[in-house]
Order: sequence, then C-alpha cells, then structure tokens
Amino acid sequence: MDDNKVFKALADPTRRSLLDSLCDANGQTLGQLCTAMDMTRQSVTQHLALLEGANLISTTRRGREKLHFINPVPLHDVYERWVRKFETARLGLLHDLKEQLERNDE
Amino acid sequence: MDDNKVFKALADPTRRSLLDSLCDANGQTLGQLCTAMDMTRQSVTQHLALLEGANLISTTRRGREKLHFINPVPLHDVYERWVRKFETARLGLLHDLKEQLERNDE
DNA sequence: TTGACATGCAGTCAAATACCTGCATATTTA
DNA sequence: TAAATATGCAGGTATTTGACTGCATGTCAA
Repeated sequence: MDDNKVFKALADPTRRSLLDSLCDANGQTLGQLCTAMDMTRQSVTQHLALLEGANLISTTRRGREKLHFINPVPLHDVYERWVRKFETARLGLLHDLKEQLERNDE
Repeated sequence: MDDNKVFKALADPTRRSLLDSLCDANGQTLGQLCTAMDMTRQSVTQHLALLEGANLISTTRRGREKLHFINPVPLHDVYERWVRKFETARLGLLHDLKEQLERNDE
C-alpha cells in the first residue's frame, strides 16, 4: 500500500464526501455519485480515479455503467501503521509538554 | 476542530515526517527538526505552521528557541469521527461487493 | 439500426502548493 | 557591547491541483 496516495486522496473534501456517499449507499454508478456533487461529471471522474489509485474504492462495470465500491482496508492500515503510534504515546507526550511549559516559566 | 486542516496537513510526506520526528523526540527546536529535513529552514517553518494551524503540534518559546510538541488529539478525533465509520461497515461492504460482482457475471 | 444514455479521454486554465532567496529581529554569550 | 545563534517575515517561482469544455466511445432499447 502507498501511504502517500491514501493521505493525498483523503486530503480533498470532495473525495471524502464521495467516500461518505459510498458509505451510505455502496455500489453507486458514476452518474449517481455525480448528482450529489455540485460539479461536472468529468471532475468527479478525476476524483474517483484518485480514490481508486489509492485503493480506497474499487470499480466494476455492469453494461454501460460503472459501479463504485468502497474499500476500507487502506484506511484501516493507515490507522494501524501510522495514527495508532501517536495514540499510544498520548499521555507521555502531554506529560512532556506540561513539564516543558513549567521549565519555561522558571 | 477543522477536519479539513488536519487532512491537508497530513497530506504532505514532509509534514508526516516531522510528526514522526516529534514522536521520537518531543519538544524539539526548529533547528533540531531542520537537521533531518533535507530542505531550508524557511520551508520547514512553513510546514510546521501548517501543522500548528491544524492543531497537530503546539509550540512554546524558551529564550530564542521555539520548542515543538506533538498533539495527538486531532488525530484521535479524526479517527473517531471519520475513519471508524468505514471500519465498522467493513464486512457488510465487502459482502456487497461480492454480491455485486456475482450479479455482474450473470 | 438509430437515438438516447453512461462513461472515457484530451486539453485548458486559474488557484494552491512547496520550494527557494534575502533580509529583519530577538536572544545568548564572549 | 558586539558577534554568534535561533528564529521570523516578505516576496518570487515552478509544479501540482482541481475545476472546466469539447469530443469520442461504448451500451441499451425502441
């Protein structure tokens, strides 16, 4: 998995909104996703391509339609491999900060 | 908290690297953070400003030095309010995908 | 088969981004 | 106080990004 692609894909509110929409109703077509997205179909397509590149969605065709499915695995991986690291260090870091601020007051 | 600022701040590998560095050694000065970052001090400053704007780090001054401390709270909030939603839906969505692909094969 | 529908692809363009240089300010120390 | 050190601030610029238009391709249905 490419961490950077996932983070970049999540950086845009439009793309997060698309993921939200798919979370509500998985397997939507491009056209369906467009109706909620105040922009042209072509722009939405570009965003979806980025999400697909980050493996956050996968697609399949049914006739002339393209169906979009959310893939939560990269999100989970990012959390496990990156976010959690900072979670666990939480208390210690806050303690460090407190100590540092007090030293600063001397 | 501003979700968008957090996501945008995390989108850049340099900034994630800075957070990593602070996770290893919290409370580093700007100069210390720069030594590991193959770029000018001014560029690092800009990245740090973005991280601070997203509340991912907080700073304090000690004399002429500026100390940087990581703040894991926004990361935790983003996880709780955004990522977890997709986590919990995981099995159902994969099931949907399987079903959809099978329907496509008919 | 032809018209309507769903999507794909190429190119344009303005705004945002991420670097940089140059200079200013504040603090420590000899 | 003067020099060295640490950081702040103001632009400049090349690249990336995110939107658009226009046209092409593929599929369904009458």
